[in-house]
Amino acid sequence: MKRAVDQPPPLGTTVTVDDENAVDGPLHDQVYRRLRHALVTGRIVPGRAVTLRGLAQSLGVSPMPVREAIRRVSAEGGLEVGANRRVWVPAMDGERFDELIRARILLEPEAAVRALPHIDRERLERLRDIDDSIDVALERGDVEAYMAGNHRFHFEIYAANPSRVLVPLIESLWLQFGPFMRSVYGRLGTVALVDHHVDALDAIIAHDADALARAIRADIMEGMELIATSVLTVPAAADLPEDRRRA
Amino acid sequence: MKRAVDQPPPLGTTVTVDDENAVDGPLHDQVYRRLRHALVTGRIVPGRAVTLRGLAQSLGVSPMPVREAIRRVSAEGGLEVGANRRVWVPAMDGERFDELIRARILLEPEAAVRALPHIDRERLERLRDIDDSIDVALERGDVEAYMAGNHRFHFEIYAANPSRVLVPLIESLWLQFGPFMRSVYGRLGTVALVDHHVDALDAIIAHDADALARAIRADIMEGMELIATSVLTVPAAADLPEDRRRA
DNA sequence: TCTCGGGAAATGTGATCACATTCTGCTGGA
DNA sequence: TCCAGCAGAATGTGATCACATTTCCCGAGA
Repeated sequence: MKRAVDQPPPLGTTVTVDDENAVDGPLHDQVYRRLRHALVTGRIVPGRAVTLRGLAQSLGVSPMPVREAIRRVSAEGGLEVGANRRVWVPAMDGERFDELIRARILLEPEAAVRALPHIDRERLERLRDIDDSIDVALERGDVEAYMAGNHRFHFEIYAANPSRVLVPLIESLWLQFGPFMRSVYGRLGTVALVDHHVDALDAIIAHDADALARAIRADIMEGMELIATSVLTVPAAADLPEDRRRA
Repeated sequence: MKRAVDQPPPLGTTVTVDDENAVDGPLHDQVYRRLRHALVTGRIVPGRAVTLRGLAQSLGVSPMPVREAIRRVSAEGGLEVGANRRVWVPAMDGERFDELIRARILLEPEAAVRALPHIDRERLERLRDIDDSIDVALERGDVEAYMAGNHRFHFEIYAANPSRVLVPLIESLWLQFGPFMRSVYGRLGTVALVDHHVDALDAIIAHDADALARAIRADIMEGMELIATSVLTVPAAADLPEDRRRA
């Protein structure tokens, strides 16, 4: 096995995206949610090919709803369709990572500040519960549970704002980050991860918009530095095979 | 006819989204591009319902590729699917407008600055041509041509950066703005529109990143003030019928 | 050991059909 | 004049099939 790291496995390999929740609504919606959750928690590695029939069989549904779910996720940047119309999880490179981080820093503090007045007591309680579950995940070294909790924490804040403008944009960014972050955590383990959400919680309780923006920003910067100090060599995007170009 | 402004017409009314270019690639891709162009140039009014079979018939294709195109556009925020799974062009309200403008101001100057080093002589020439066509459109009072040119101008800049992170985010914002701006221009005419792209062109020629960011920002702010000073009363989102809630 | 074909398998695309749900418009009654 | 109710039309969803293209796999040849 001489395959390089993060090189895609042979096509047609089954991809498991099982997810307990999300069992109502149209089938394509359920497939969409399960696929998205699998990406956000990094259950699918970058470069992995996703096929219609393969994913359909792995989920026990017909190819039809999978088609719509894949189209939807790829429109959000979570999957990439090639010139040969084949779909895979996009690979990460330095430039893309930098822009993703920049977009997160621009959008997420803004979204948090705009959501702040909408955060009521119950939501704050849920945020505390999520934060606790993150601590548990970190103690147990459960990377996947940590990533799921981290995602839920951030969007439990942003989604307090009923407007659906900033949230979908930020969701798109997380969708693109998930698989890569997982591969990073996989090399580092959870020991390097720290829970920085207490500052955000304090700012919410104090109704301090500036402090909340700073806490969110610090949380993002921290994750970025974790990458910078650990994975100095990011795979170059130049040496992709011809058929892996974007459509 | 007692229907209020921007109220959706009866379902099933055909929507024309003809577009000259874009005739290669998969059918669902062509439908996607034509649908998107129709939205960006404001050819479809907010509140207008979009049906599978209706759009398919109006484009002369089967409902299948339309289904994927609609799913893709709605994932980008250009269409909204209701709890009854029906699709329409989202209506605008004050909060949404504010967040869209804010996101544009955060993302577009950044995208322009990152694209600046990639703008070569040929692209600059294309930008000049586009700017000329905008002037022609303004003189002729052709709103649709103005909107198409304005879109092409901005993305001819942003897309110089080969990375596909910021551009899709900004595309999503324009997709949501298009129908609303058209209805605004429809009331004002093109006399209120000014071409502010010369500052951007000068900044590009001078390789001045700060000046470019300022020019883009000013262009966005200008459009916003045009709305603020003209359409003070934006339709309230509260009085939407039950079935028009987001899914 | 490596390279080049060639047949088989797998892929995405599009069309068509069936079905449950929802909307529309008319009719009846008060 | 208004409103409830019903029948018919229209809608989105999902399944299945056919087809062109691409990819994979294995063996022949150097």
